This record gives sequence, C-alpha cells and structure tokens, in this order.
Amino acid sequence: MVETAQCPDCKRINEVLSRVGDRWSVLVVISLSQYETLRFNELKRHLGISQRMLSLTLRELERDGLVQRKHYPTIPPKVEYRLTKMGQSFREPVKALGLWALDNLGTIDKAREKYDAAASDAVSA
Amino acid sequence: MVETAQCPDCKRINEVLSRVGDRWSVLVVISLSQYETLRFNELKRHLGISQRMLSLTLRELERDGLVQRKHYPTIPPKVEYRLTKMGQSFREPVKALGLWALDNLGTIDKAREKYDAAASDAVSA
DNA sequence: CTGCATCCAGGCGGATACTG
DNA sequence: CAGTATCCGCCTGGATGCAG
Repeated sequence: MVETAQCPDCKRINEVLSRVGDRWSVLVVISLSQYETLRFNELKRHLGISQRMLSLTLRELERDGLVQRKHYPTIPPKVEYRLTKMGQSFREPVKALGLWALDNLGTIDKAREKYDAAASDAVSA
Repeated sequence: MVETAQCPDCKRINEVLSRVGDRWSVLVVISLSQYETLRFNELKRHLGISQRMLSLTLRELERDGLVQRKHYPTIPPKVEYRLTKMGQSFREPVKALGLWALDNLGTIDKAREKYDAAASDAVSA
C-alpha cells in the first residue's frame, strides 16, 4: 500500500475504531454502564475475559479518558472502575449499534444461510 | 476461560461486532453509502486496501446481505457493488459512531497526552 | 485481590504471482 | 479488470507463573 488517496473520513473512522473499536473495550464500557462501578475480578467474571486482555483494555480505556480507575491501597488491594463523562457519552452510539444488531442479526443469519446454500448448490452443480 | 456467566447482551454485541465490526467492513459500507455504486478497483483505490482484504470483506458483506454484487460478464469483466436495504440501514448507527468520534477524538488525544505525561513523570520520579 | 511478564498458538492482513 | 492462491510477518489474545 503506497496509495493514500482515501477520503479523510476513512482516516477518522479508522482512528476511532482502532481506539475504542475492539470488542473488549466496547463490552467493558457496556458492563460499566450497567453496573456503575465494578472491580477487576467482577469485570473479569462478568465478561469472561482473560486477565491479560482485561488489564490491557482497562489501561487503554483509562488512557483514553473513558474509564476512571480508583485504587484503594488496602490489603488485599481493591480497585474500582467507573465510566467518565466521556465514557458515558460513548454509550449512545454503542446503544445505537446494539439496537441495530438486535434488529438485524436474524436477517443476517438468514442471508448467510441462503448464501451458503447457494454456494453449496454451485459446488454440487 | 471455562467461565461463561456473562450477560446475554455481551454475546449479542460480540456477535454483531465479529460480523460487521472490523474496520474494513465499516469503511466499505461508508464508501458505498457515499458513492451509491462502486467497482472493485474503485473501492480498492478509495480505501487503500489490499486486494485480498477487499475481496474477503466484500464476500463477507455479500454473505451477510449488506452488499449486493452485480457482475457483468463482459471482457474485461466488470463488477459493481452497492448497498442493500439492510446495508443502508447500517449507516445510521455507523453515522452515530462517526459523529461521536468527531466530537471526542480531540478529547481522547488530550487525555492520552496527559496520561502519558503522568506516566513519564512517574518514571523520572 | 490486582496486576505484570512470559510464552505460544491462531488469525489478520499485506505482498506477490497467477488465472479468466 | 476482477479476482484466487500462497507465503509470511505481526498482532491479538489465552494460559501460566510470579509479585505487591
């Protein structure tokens, strides 16, 4: 790829997707939007995510200013995560996406079945 | 991961993200929404995507029923891609995401700078 | 409990060469 | 022009082990 004659919008979208577009980030934001405040292992259990990915994801989200980390230097240690203002505003577009998903997942599944059936027909033809 | 006690929503979101959540799919949809109809190499140049990924992405989008492929068996061959009804409806949540991105990318950049500065302070301290 | 470091497999994605 | 096939590097992401 030497070419870079794309629309500027694509760059923007690419940027935002590479920031908060990965599935774990989205899921963490959703979880926090439901529970207000969650601890590390609560999130881990809730999402079924590995420690590593949760750790990485939370660090990035904190770095991006979407999530606030509150650390209690007790023993054993306790860390709470919650959404920042911006994090909460992110729920809106995510919710839009979620609703679209709910509306269209069935249709997509149908389309896939149809497509796959046609493909296997082509093979047997 | 043996655990699977997550919220059902997470599964849904995960599904939709793994379907149309990758950056190339989103960018293809956006391009098609702007240009109505595009040929293979037009998309390729427009997005700065490799043939391989464009080919895979278009096939998936067609399979999911978001993109319609029109093939003219001429020489040289000509193939046009356009959004289906569902593909067009997908623009809505994507647009919401794009607007949020425009509004918040600057803030995110600021947050990152601040975070990184604090991190390097911690190192030098 | 909350993390970080390491290792390792699998998939994403680009470059290249080839077909129709 | 519109793809397919192959090779291969890179990054994601899980498993494990260790530290505070």
